[in-house]
Amino acid sequence: MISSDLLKGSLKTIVLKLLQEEGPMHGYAITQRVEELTQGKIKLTYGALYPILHKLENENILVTTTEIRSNRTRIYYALTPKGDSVVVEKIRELNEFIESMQQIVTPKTGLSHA
Amino acid sequence: MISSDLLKGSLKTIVLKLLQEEGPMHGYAITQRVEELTQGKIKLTYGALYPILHKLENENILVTTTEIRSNRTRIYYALTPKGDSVVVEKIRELNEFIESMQQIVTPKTGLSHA
DNA sequence: TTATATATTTAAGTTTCTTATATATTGCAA
DNA sequence: TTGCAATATATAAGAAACTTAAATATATAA
Repeated sequence: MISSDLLKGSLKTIVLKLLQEEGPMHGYAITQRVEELTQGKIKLTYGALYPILHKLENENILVTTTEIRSNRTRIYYALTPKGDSVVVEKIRELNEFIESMQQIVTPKTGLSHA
Repeated sequence: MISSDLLKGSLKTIVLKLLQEEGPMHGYAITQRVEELTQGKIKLTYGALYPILHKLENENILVTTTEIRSNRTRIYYALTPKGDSVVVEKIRELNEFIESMQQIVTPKTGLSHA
């Protein structure tokens, strides 16, 4: 399990990318899939996930469709066109961030320390 | 400039790794060096940096030595033995985090979507 | 019938960071 | 010689993001 400190700020990116990759999903399935993809290293808590989903819906980045399957409600979240472009931007930022972190963690010998 | 959201939780790791790589530094120099290493993409604010340094000192992860150079005070921060092992752990966590994020961002075709 | 898994919600609290402000010296340019 | 940029540190107030905890309800396997 990864220290939640590092995860702060990246949950939104995780959720959006997952929806881009796998199409509409409901909240519970998102937590399961993230855990599966990361071999249990990243676990989304419901207290974090659902407020994020609600917020993204309010911002017109996600839309919902409700499915009632044998008396159990599932709320599927899908990217809007606006959401599609937000994902692209978020992924660009994430790659830039990872690159920058690696520049600090694995310093290039080429850079002078002067 | 990277969205500060992604940076949340990683500032401590950045500071500690930098001190490991470059030896004792004072706060102002840390901000300059991080900016330099990341081509301006990561900028530490003083409001974030100094409280982190104070906290790490209280936790016995850093020790300070004060230098007065032509009436200007510089407080150098250096890793303690405890700090050395904290850095190792933080870097391990960071690598795990980056790996996990890449698993989401760049899904392996080998993993079933079932 | 009881525990576990599925499925969502939200309030209260903590941590972490941003923004703003304060202080003080040095050095360069106008 | 005045004023601005750079150097150098400190901290309070507030916002944002997350954790923890508690609530609700159904399905299913033991």
